[in-house]
Amino acid sequence: MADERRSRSVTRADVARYAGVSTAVVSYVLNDGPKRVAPLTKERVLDAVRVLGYRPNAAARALSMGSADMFGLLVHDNRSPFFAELCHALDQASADRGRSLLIVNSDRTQVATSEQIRDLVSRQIGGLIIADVLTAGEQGLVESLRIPSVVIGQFGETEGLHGVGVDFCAGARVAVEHLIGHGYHDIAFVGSAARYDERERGWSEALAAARLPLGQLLHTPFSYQGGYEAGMRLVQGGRMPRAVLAASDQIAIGMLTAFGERGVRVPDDVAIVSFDGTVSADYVWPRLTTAMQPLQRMADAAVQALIEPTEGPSYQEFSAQLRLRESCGCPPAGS
Amino acid sequence: MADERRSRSVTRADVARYAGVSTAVVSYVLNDGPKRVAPLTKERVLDAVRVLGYRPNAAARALSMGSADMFGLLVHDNRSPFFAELCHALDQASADRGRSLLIVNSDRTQVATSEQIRDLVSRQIGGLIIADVLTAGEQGLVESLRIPSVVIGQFGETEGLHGVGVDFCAGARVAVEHLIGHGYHDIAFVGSAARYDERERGWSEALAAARLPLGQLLHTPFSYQGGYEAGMRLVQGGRMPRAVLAASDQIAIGMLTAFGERGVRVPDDVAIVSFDGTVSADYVWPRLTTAMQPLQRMADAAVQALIEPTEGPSYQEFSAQLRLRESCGCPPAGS
DNA sequence: CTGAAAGCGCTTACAG
DNA sequence: CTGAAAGCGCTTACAG
Repeated sequence: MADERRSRSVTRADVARYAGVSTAVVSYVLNDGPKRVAPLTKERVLDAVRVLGYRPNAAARALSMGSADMFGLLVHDNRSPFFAELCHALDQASADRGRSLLIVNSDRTQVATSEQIRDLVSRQIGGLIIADVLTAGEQGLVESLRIPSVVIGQFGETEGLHGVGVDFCAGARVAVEHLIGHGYHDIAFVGSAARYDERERGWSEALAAARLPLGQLLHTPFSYQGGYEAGMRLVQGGRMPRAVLAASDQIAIGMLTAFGERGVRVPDDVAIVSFDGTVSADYVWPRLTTAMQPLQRMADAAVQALIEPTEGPSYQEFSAQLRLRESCGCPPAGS
Repeated sequence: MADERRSRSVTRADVARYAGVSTAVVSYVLNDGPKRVAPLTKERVLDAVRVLGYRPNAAARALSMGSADMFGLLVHDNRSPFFAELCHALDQASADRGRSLLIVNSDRTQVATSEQIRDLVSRQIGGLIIADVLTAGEQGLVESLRIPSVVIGQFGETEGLHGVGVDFCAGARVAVEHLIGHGYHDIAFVGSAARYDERERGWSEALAAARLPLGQLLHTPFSYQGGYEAGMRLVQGGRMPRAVLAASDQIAIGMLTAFGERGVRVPDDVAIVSFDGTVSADYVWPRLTTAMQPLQRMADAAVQALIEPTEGPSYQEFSAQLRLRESCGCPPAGS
């Protein structure tokens, strides 16, 4: 088998010759259309493909079709746990549909994101997955490119673009209600300054519904360091809340580090619930109670949206599910 | 600007027409060769490119050249912290050289890794980056494909393939020597069962050199869960070592979770040093002392190896650097 | 149901 | 220094 591809690689012409048909027929068989092929001819072609170890040249196909079987994935930083898991789920979902993923981190300061988008498009991607916050200009660019695209894992609906996300508000509300159920009344929120982060609203709504006063509100970057600093601010401020809703597992883990360093005990001194449901939330001590995002289902929906684009922009919302562990004060369960 | 690409996209022919030259000249200018172009003509072409907002079609180029400006990255699971960081570094390194990264996770049980490799090759990748353990068959396949390839971040040299890695043995030795310096004599090793993991050898060599008895040896998977289980085995075995060298940050973090759950204090009851130097090692409590792998330099070297392949297979080894933090018993420093 | 042929947008030897 | 043209390996109207 390896012998055939040793020299020049096998092309459609070789297959056609071997099967005694034209290259068009080979295409019809391989693409299952657009023309029908007689069953016996089809068998001959398939045999030839097998014997010669033929693989279509994706570049030739992309040139001819005007689109490659690849998706571009724009992500701010694939290292943060949530986005790492999202990338994995998207790779899985794409591969399930025969597409490959071209991954691009947008946190490279040397290159403008719009340049990265244009580069992706010049590679003839069949769709763009945006797991990142876009500026208005970048968003306009994407729209003008008229390429199937979808925003995933961001704060909510992005006007003018397809989107897949979770109901942050409801997820946060359930999380805060759970904390209230534990008997905590002084509940803080630690999240980003983005005014469209619905988790903040869910937090305040839950408190209002329970006729509790609004707790402290801390804005900090979505990173371990952001969480660490918020934790330190809480400790040093002297006014420690009884519980905290963290907008991401990563923030919560950073807070845990700060609390550990300062001897603040979780959940005894302060309880924590976070958001995302990444694996890393399950491997800290205490384990984090967290609102899980159904990543694989979201990824599947995003890929589906690229493959079968609907007319206008749509937004698909999933709901987060609270996973109870020790950080909120719940008793240890089987992990 | 957006107007031009609204209908049919701009091609080389449009640029040539606008600049009043042949398409060949446009190519010569854009590719800086293989022929020289008069400075003034060059300016005209560049102007046309600018005005028309022209972007070369990468698929056409790939078809013509027989190779796309893309690398395939085969990784077992991009979610684990070390490999997530490696992916990021490789994306950076590839983009610096004008290449994109096609990422493929090999942990999909439905698809054979060899199929994934063939798929990558059919997409005309210009090189294959392997951040994964290959079976003999898969390795043979890669060699027979005669495509530039490099193995990165694995246990050591892979016969027959280019490689980039770190000196695990020396790194582990330094780590264990540090633990010995703290006065610990009963030092365990927790790592994989792979008999070619040199970290295990470094551990035993350091102990032997200090005339200390070999500590406990625990084999466990490279995952949070693997670390957790090893930690539990240690706690339940009743024979707790005074210190542990963990083969990865991820294993160490899993152990920390187990120790936290069972009330074992780190570093007071047991000290820990781990390997990798991922960001996550800096956001646990206590922070992990860890042997850092110079990921960005390794990634750059790997990409370089693909772009300018040397004759026979080569192996480039970097050295890990011990980063001192609290888990080994060192005093807190500025993070 | 099948084939001959044009076309996708590049690159590059070849001839001026 | 520049141009006309063949070729890369596919897809798919078009004609039988």
